[in-house]
Amino acid sequence: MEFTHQKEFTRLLLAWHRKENRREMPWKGIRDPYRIWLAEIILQQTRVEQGREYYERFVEAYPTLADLAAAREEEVFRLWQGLGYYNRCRNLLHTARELMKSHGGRFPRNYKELLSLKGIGPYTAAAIASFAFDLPHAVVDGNVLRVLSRYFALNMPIDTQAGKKYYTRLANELIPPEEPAIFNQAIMDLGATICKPQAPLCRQCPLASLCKAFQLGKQEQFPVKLTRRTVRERYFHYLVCWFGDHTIIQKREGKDIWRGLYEFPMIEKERLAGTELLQEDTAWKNLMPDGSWQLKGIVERQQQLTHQLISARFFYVETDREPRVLSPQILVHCKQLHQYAFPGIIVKYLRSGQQPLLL
DNA sequence: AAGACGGGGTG
DNA sequence: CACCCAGTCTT
Repeated sequence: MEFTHQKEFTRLLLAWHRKENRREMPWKGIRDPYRIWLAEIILQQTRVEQGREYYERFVEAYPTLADLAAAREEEVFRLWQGLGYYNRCRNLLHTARELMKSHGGRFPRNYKELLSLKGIGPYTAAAIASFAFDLPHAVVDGNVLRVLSRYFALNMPIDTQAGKKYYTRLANELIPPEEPAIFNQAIMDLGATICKPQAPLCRQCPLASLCKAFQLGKQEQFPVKLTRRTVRERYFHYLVCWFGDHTIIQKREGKDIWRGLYEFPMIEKERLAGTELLQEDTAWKNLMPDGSWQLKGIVERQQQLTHQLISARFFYVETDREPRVLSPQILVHCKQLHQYAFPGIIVKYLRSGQQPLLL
């Protein structure tokens, strides 16, 4: 690959990093592979500011890999609650245990083996390899794709297999083998603070004079993308059943959203439904087989996910008779609710005070 | 190659 | 509201 001002890219980037980059983060500059890995998993598709607190809490709760590996899954999920992409959490714990069991409690010191671990893809493997072990692997995240596509005004779409390969190869040509960690850190910081997705600060950019997109006045035209996405609408009906100060919850299983989190017994319909319709549902009948239940209120909420719009109705019902709880449902005291991780829409419902028992 | 997977910030 | 974030896994 040959592009104009290729050498200058790295030189200007590193000069900026040393003189002007003031971005501070708790994990910046550390060499402990465990903490680097932890930070990188937390930061996958997550803004630094959003992930920062979670990182602090995880390091506090689990200072070492062994501590994390020994933790209970419920507890780890509770700590992860609210961060999203919960498979990251499942894989985090899985890999921690895998490393303790089969790798002597240490991270492998090469890219390929890192890549084979669950939850570690090309980005994270390169991040650990470079930051912890000074290996010359370029990270390629959203920042890097944006910075490179703009600086060289590249029309190769970033959201294809070919594009990914193309930008990875380019980044690996630009990275100086003697200081890969510095380069990786610098290019991501530049992308996050100056070469931002919208309204980039080209006036402050140390690379602007050589940036092809800037010269063309087309900064916002890059990076090029191919795919568009559609939003699916879904309608959830939660049965919030109270027996005194106990209620029924269950863990979400299967391949759907929020796997591993807890929720109230739920009925999904094609559209928002009322009690007349829901009473016909098996889930409702199993839970409330007789007339001992009293409907106290209905609350409606929405949650916008990236690819789905969830509309939810919470049916708040009470009973005097001890309910029949069949596995996997469990009966929990209201004061135990905080031990479980719930989707945001349920957390907000519980905190809203529109039903009497709070988290 | 295309979808699925969260929650929150930004313009 | 659309877009995007220190991406990865499944189908």
